[in-house]
Parts: sequence; C-alpha cells; structure tokens
Amino acid sequence: MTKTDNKGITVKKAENFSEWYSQVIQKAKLADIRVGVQGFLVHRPWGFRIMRRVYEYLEEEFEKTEHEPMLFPIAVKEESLMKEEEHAGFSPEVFWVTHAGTRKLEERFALRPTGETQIYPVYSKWFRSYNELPFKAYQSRHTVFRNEMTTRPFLRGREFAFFESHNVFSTHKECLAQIDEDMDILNKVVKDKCKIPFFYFQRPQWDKFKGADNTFTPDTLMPDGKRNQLASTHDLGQNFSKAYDIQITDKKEKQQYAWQTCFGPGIWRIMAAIIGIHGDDNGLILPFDMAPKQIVLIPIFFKEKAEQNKVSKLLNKTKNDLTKKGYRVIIDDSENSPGFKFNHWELFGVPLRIEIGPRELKDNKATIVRRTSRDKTVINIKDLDKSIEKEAKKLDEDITKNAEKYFSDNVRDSNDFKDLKKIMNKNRGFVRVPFCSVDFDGEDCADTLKAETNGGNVCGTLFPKAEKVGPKEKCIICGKKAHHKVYVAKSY
RNA sequence: GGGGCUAUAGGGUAGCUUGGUCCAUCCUUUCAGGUUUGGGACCUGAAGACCCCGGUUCAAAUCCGGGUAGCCCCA
Repeated sequence: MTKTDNKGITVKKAENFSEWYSQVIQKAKLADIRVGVQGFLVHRPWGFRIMRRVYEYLEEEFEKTEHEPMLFPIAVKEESLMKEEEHAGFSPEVFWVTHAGTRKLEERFALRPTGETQIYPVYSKWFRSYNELPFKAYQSRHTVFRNEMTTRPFLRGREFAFFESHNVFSTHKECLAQIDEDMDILNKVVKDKCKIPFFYFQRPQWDKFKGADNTFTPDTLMPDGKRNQLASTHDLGQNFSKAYDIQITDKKEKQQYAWQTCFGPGIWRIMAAIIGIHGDDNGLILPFDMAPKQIVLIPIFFKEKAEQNKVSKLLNKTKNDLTKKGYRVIIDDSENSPGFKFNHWELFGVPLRIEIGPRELKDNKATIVRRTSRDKTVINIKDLDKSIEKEAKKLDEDITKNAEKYFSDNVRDSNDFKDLKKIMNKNRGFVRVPFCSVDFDGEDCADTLKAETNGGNVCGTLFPKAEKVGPKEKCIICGKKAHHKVYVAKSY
C-alpha cells in the first residue's frame, strides 16, 4: 500500500501483482491492516461476507458428509503442547498467556495454534469402543500463532481464519477413504464454487506434516506465478493416537490405537486465491453466488423531476422483485455521477449491473453489464429475469475459463536443470520434472533444487493418480533414474 | 530467519539534504449549499495530519538513538 489514492487501482495486475493485491484489499474494503499489530487485521464487511461464503460452502459439504460441528477453547494446557512436540517435533511459535492483569498466572497457557494438541487429549477420553467410531468432527474459527515469516493479508498472518476436521477411525482403510472424501469436498468447494483451479498433490516424505504418515494438498498459482497452498489433508495413521493414547477395543476385544485423519482448508488462502486469480485491473471479480451484492441497479437521471421519479419507482420495483427471487440487490441512487458508480461497483466485484435511464425508460428496456466483459447489452425489461440468469451463468463461465487458462498456461514441462532454473526465474508457475525419489532419499536433490532455483519447492506428485515416467527419464538434479513426475514451484 | 527501504489528515503526497520562512503544500476524501448526471462532473464554504518514546538544540516534521508498523528483495 505505497502509492495509492482513492480512485481505483493505479497499477496493472500483470505488471505489479504485489501492489495490485494490496490496493484491492484496501480499496475494495476487504480488510484493514492498520491495527498496529503485525500479522493481525480487521475483516471488513465486504471481505468478511465473501469469506463467510467460503465457510458456508465448506460447512455445507462437511455436514453432508456427516461431520459434526464442535468448538474447543482457545486456551491450551502447556502439557498437551509439549506432548506433541516430543512426539512429532512440531513446535509452533505459540503465544503464551502469562498474566491476568498485573498478576502472574500460577500456570501459563498457550493460545491454540492448530487443534491437534488440545483435541486429541480429549479424544482419548471420549472413545472406548470401535462402536463409537467413525467419529468425524470439525470446527471453524480463527487461530493464532507467531509466524516469523513476512506476513501478508490472507496469505500469511499471525491470526487467520481457520477450519479443521479431526476424524477418528478404527481402520486405516477408512483413513484413505477419508482422504478421498476430503479431496471431493475441495473439488466441490474450491473448484466448483470458488472457481479456483488447483493440483492435488501428495507431498514428498520430507515435506509432510510432522507426525503424519502422508500429507495431501491442493495447490493453486497466484498471478505472480507463486504457489498458494489452499489446504492440507493428513493421513495421521496411528501416530497421534499413540502419543495421546486414543485407544479403542476392537471387534476381537483387543485394545488397539485408533486411526486418524485431519483436514484443514485454509480459508484465508482460498480468499487470497479468489482475490488474486479472478480480479482484473479494475478490481475484484467474484463468482455470482459468492458476491455480497450480486446486482447493482444504477439510475441515470433526467433533468425533469417527474421522469426521475419514474426511474426511481421502476428501480425500486425491480429491486423488490429480484430480492423476492433471492438475489442480493442494491440500488445506487447516491449523488455521484454514473461513471463514478460504474467504476465503484466494478472495484467491489459486483457481478451484474443494470442501468436504467431515459433511453431505457422510453421503450421499456434495461441495460445489463456483467463484470467480466463489461460489455453493455440492452434488453427488454420483461426479459430481465432470463437475462440475469443468462448473464450470471456467462459470468461464472468467464471466471472459470480465465482462471483455467491462466493456470494451464503456467504449467510447463522441463527435463533440463538449466531450463528449469530459467523458468523459475522468469515465468515461475508449476514446472513438471522427472525426479529420482519422493521418499526421504530424494531430499538432497530437493534441497539442491531449492538452493539453485532461489526457492523452488518440490510440491509432490499428482494425487490420486501420479503421472507415469518414461523408462529412460532421468532425475533433473542427480541424473539417476527418475521414478516420479513431480511439480516444482516457488511458494507463498 | 537475513538484508534493504519507508512512516506527514480517511487515501495519495510536498516540505527533510542545509533545523527557524510550517499554527505544514497540493490532490482526493468527508460535511453544507448550489449546479449536474450514459465511463471517475463543476462552483463556493468548512473539516481533517507530522507513528511512539527518549536525546541534541534557544528552536525539531526536519538531526541522533531506541521501539512499533508497513513495503520490497533473499533464504
């Protein structure tokens, strides 16, 4: 947010994405970062409504797949945290609460980072028998921890919108089925509803969540070609159940450790993707169903008051009719000029605009404009409903098409290290390369790759179906036989 | 985690090098009134700022130290 004013976005998205992103967040009133504490921000109404749609979509899918809602407290006992650290080596920079007013607490407690540490000790008390499983539950709320990396609104913060499910099963097979279900949920929510294309990766062994047997992530690309990890799903195996003693009696009356998965869609990350990927030089672009206001009605006034009143009446009636049909509609009858209003609502990403003025009123027409193309179409008022449906559909198609084109344009192949380096420095994006191993023995090659490409990560192999490697293909780093096709990208 | 840059009204800025001319410039914004309305209209009037703490000095927006926050580059 360096050189901006109050009149629209002053930079081109393609030329300076960072600045563009900051400006959209400020000018479309998505968030206010001026709270004076690093990594914390205000979710402003417009942005909060969009974010809440993401929550709603997720909750809907979680309910459909028989997850229960639950809510754990913000305070975590120190002992629980330490147990995880011992076991999994996972020690986030948690915030500690040490005082109440001026009085020092007898025992400090942590503000919860992710849920494992506080949920699993409780889970160990809840389940006794395989009959009580599967248990599938989720909570959605903000979480905090002191991230030492550079913070960015909706991409990396010290407090951020979070969603997590923690499931318990009696067999490993069910874990694997759950991973598939999670992936299906992501397809429905992130791809279908939010129109964000992504690859679903199985992470390399060295880069999985500590304490997980395997980690799976949907990753997309931001307009600067850097990877945005949108969520993560973990096959926890019995690692945590052993650490936290989550035991059940199985059918054969034997005690056994439970099997677990956890899943964390990054609400913020999904927001960042919607803002960054769909938006254009005029501001935000939102899928029709996600927009806080879907249709803005703009009157173009006459000189004669009587005619003005006619326009106002017609717009009010139109608003009422459309609202009854379930659309979210706003009339902008402010004193600003039409041009100002056009720009204003485009900045906020309102999907459809309807203009009614002298020209339209004369022969019962209306002008309809969709946010993506910004072309004006004159229609008969009596066809308004149909036109809205049609334009809304087209808008969503435009958004999907643009996003998919951007995504596929930025996936490249390479089997030459020099070439890879060149791509990583120039275009970035995903680069598909032959690689020796995604097991721990491939880590050295990944380190080399990262060092020499200025931060390129081996994101993993495609999941559920990894791509085939030719029999003669060599690892792009060490030159030994390649066993995998992996994707490389710089990351947020 | 390392390095660099920056901080002046709600937003964007001028002033800082060489301390005084600054009860701080201009644009935008907000409010009142008038006028106008098909891609960021106009006129008149009003409102609104030197990030925080400390230091140097007769005097600090300006110089020095620390803090905090933001941005950029690199890991």
